Amino acid sequence: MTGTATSDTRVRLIDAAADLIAAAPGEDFSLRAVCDAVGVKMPTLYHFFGSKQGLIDAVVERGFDLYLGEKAAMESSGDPIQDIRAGWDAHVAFGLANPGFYTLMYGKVRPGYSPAAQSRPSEILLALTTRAADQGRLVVAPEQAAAHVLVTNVGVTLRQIVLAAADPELSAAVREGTIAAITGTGAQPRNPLAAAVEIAAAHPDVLGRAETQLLVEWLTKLGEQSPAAPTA
Amino acid sequence: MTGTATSDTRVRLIDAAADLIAAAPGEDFSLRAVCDAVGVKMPTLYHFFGSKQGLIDAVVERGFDLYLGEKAAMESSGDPIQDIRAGWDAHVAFGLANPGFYTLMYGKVRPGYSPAAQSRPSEILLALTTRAADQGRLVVAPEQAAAHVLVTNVGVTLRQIVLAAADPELSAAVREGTIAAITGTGAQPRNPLAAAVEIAAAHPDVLGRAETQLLVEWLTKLGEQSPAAPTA
DNA sequence: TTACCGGATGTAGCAGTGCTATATGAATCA
DNA sequence: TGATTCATATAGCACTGCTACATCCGGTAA
Repeated sequence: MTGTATSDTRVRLIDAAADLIAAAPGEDFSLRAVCDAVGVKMPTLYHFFGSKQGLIDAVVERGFDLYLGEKAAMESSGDPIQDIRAGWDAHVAFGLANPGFYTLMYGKVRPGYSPAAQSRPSEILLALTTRAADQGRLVVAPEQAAAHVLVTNVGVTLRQIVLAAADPELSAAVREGTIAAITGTGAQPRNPLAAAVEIAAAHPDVLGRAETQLLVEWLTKLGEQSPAAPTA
Repeated sequence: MTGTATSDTRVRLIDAAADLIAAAPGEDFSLRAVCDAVGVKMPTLYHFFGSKQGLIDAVVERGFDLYLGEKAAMESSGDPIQDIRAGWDAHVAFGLANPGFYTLMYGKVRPGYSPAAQSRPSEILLALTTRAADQGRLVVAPEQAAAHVLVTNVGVTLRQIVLAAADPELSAAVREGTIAAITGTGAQPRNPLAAAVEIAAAHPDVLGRAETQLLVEWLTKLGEQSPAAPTA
């Protein structure tokens, strides 16, 4: 508790574990290897963390500290949507730079449990979407918008980690697609016939399936043969 | 090779492993537990699969077989975008129904490696985006569109698995956001349905008088009852 | 028939794992 | 000083993935 030299061993154990995890992200690691790296025996580790999961939790906590530290260093642009963009990119960058930490923080897929510390950045995101909603710039509830952003942001980050290759183009595309979805600001205005096709296809229950299919067929034919509506 | 009763043990081992994995998705499982369930000793398992990873690979392969089996049972609507929607929902449904299989298929985050069988459904998706692109309905390359859909689809599925709760609203929101992003059909400054009505009415010769009239009727109904029809 | 051979399975045991009961040194405090 | 508490070590348990070796059993060839 006092943070004197006694807790130094604890910190060194966490660091050693983080190093081992970073050396093989997603893989398992040995507690004995951690202890050897620190020059200590297993009961010492168990004295501090109680279990392997306890050590992992401590590493995860440290990961979120690191992540939030970077996040805190960013200054707000004043525009919540712009801040969401910056937060998105920071999230992806952190994941690619620290795949060991990131896979523990967001990459463990065990039904029913996710690290409690996930709520910390999630609340920051929710604050941003709430501000955006207050400014009337969202077409969905701030909670839904935050969930939407989180899901796609994590998804695109994990994908880049498993592919072992940064894909800024994909990240940007998904980011803008997500922002467009929650703000309702689509891309450029485009062929209204094509847009009508999408609307009809998105709601096949309104007209019925057969009618919708025929409608789509007609609209497509209209788009091909009508000089007023060139297909882009 | 002959597929006689000899290979029955192999299949039963895979089934037993799949059951154990399904019982604790994302968790590790013991080879001895698999052997006990089948009533066989470890060397038998190693005779067939060579290693634990070999068994896991076989289970993953079986998972993709199952998934593609369900996918093959779906009939195409004729509209590639609509097929992408159906494929999206099928993907999420499979993941939620088979979290054990799914976490092995798409939930393992190890940099540099992902199951080779992932390419099978990916190619189906790419075929759909390619068809959509041929119809001039995409604003990005088919490969990028497929990557975008895959990333968000997997992301939203994994999220629902870790939350241990289906969230059809979130899935639909991300799905439509993704489709809007690749088709370029976001919210329009002007109602595209109304614009489509004008175009159709201006070219009654393309479809014929009766069809055009019916088309206009449908588009109007769609505009009245579709909640996604942009109003602002 | 007899001998053989290869695939399938069992016995026994390796090294390594997470974890723990117990003990010892050192520091703190009454 | 004596007592208590924290940090660390020794030793070992139960379990893991994995494997060298031996055994059975069915088909094939002489």
